[in-house]
Amino acid sequence: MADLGEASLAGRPVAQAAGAGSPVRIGDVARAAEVSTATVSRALRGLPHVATATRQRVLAVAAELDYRPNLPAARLAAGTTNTIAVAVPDPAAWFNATMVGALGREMTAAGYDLLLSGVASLDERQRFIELNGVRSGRSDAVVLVDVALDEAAAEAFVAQGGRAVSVGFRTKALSSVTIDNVAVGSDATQLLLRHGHRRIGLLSLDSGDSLNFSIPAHRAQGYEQAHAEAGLTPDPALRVSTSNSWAEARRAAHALLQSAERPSAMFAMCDEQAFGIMLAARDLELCIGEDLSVVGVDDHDQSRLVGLTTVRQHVARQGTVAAELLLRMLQPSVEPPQHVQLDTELIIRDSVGPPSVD
Amino acid sequence: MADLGEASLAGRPVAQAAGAGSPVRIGDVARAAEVSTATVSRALRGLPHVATATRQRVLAVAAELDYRPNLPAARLAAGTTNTIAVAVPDPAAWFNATMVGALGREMTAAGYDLLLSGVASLDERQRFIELNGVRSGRSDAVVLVDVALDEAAAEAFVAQGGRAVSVGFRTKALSSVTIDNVAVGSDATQLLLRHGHRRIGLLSLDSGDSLNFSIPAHRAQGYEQAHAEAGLTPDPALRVSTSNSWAEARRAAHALLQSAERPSAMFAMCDEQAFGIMLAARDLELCIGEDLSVVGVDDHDQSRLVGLTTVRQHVARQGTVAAELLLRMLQPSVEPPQHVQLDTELIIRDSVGPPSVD
DNA sequence: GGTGATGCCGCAAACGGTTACAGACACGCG
DNA sequence: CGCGTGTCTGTAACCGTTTGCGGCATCACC
Repeated sequence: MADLGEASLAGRPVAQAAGAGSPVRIGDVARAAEVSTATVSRALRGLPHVATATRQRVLAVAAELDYRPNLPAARLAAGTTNTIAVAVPDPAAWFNATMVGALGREMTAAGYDLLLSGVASLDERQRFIELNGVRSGRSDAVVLVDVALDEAAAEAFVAQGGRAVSVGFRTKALSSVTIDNVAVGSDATQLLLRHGHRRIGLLSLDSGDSLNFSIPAHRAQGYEQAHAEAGLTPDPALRVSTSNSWAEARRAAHALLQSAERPSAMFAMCDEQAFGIMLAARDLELCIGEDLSVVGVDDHDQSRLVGLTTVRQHVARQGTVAAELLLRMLQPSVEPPQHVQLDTELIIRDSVGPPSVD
Repeated sequence: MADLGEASLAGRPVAQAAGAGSPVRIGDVARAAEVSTATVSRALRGLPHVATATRQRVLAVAAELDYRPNLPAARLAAGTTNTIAVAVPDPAAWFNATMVGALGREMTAAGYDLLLSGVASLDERQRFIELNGVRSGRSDAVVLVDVALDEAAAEAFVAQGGRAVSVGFRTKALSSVTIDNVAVGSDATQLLLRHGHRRIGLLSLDSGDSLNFSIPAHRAQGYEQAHAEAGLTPDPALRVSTSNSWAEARRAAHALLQSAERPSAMFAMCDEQAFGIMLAARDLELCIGEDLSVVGVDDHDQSRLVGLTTVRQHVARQGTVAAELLLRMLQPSVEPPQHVQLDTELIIRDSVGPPSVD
């Protein structure tokens, strides 16, 4: 065999650092190392049942030939993907971006790829689920951030062998990481009530095609609850809702703040909305913390800069926790779904003060 | 054959809407529709050479059986991936998040998946390139945002048949979308000089393991150049650099602003850094726009809120342009690399004024 | 020096699709 | 009526790995 080498050099191209068309396959490595493809496969992946000398040789040859296994093929054969699919309504929104960032860091470290999908409507959600169910062999698991599934859909998904963790909403069948959104709403509202506010506006979130209606609903519930505990009922006229862009929030707040009996304080579903309110207040020359108090949710990177009082949730933490849940879930042993609820924290800054006397 | 059905019913599970273990394969559809797998494949993908009646039947059966093709298998066979891999230093940074968001929207619409990798160090960059070269069959193309390659590496990459577009830096061999960073630095600095500032601090960016050193370097060059045109030489003591987190920028600015001859104005590499400077100024009870002028780069969502003067670059636009370049590049016809340079725009807000007299 | 255990290794069959190629059939035309 | 033409469909060979199973040395041990 070996001495045929020189003779055949003339005939074959012998690959070796060729240009564009040199797909080195496992067979080439096997031939060059004078072993079978099975052995190459085992050697390269560090599996047992390979003599150390052989392994060394294979490794050397593979490096020499600059061999890269073809992933789709490996995945097909092994029936695994080492990929997790992430669905998120708007990848550019602050919460989502930092959440996915943290998740990605963990999962990459664990050897997984992240397949990112923007999922802004129910149709897209449906397509995402279909595309990324286990059945497609496209991903090992799915993480849904703020893309809710109803109980039935979730159960159907896991019944087919799907693995998923949800962030932001909770379903029996899926592992989840959430916060207590009723408490969030109630904490924020109580703070404002304590300061003496009686007309508190609520800037709610209409999450596109209501992908996850529960978050704003729960926070609104906290808002109602805090009022109830104080023996008050909020004026429904003080309630509006927009997307989470500051531009829309600004428009909505602008309108609300010009109304006859304008609120003396506002509670927004997220800091980005709160920023919009602050802009609207500036337009109307209302001084934040005096003429108008504002509290948001998230503790966005920029909230500190603008002195926004907010209910902090640990966003990156939610990403790492989601990653932990995923990794646990990807192990062969089946465990019941885990539900983690992280706590939140009221961060007091300058945007809240007593109502100004008119 | 068919009449064996009843006899074998007892023995086999017969699948059909079973629970977890029902991977419907193309063969099942073929059998049920009484055609070959080849026809099913053609029918499902809308290829020609299928009679309309047959196609209808196949479609119906596939829907009935809830068939989902196995992607890795299809990809292996077809030799394509319909996936593009994105490398980005920090997926959570504002620029990157909105850029990737826009890119993702376009590519998803065109039927591609986005594989996202955080690539923070040179090692990781190397690994990313190796993993996502064409040779791995993992992605059809790669987009590098702020992850620079030198000419040699880029050429090697395309020589192997790799396709890539780069965002933020320009290399001969790769299609790119960039802005004129020298102009950015010069515009910002000129504005400050026009206002009469003579001690202008430069908050530069040390991009981790210098994944893309050229951006801060070019902006600094613009800064120097503007000084030179005004017959001035900037004091090297006024130059510091940090990562793009506002927290670090704040610390650095804090130190600089307490120094003996503090700058009367500062130019930061990005708005996030500028926010940090504004926080530091607030700590020291310096009034922005009076005691200290600040200009950033990006026009971050929150810049308007805090009145930050900045050099706007159209971030989402860069994403869509990158997508266009990608799609063009993915067509069979080979074209030379395209280089798109988008323009920037000075946005004047309140954070810049004349230097205060001490 | 047999014998059983042990450790390496290769053969070949998957994995689940795609697609070149060729066969079958219907149709139109001379 | 025969033959070419065109349309539809099936057969079977791939795509590049992984992996169950069996063979074959080698070694320890009696």
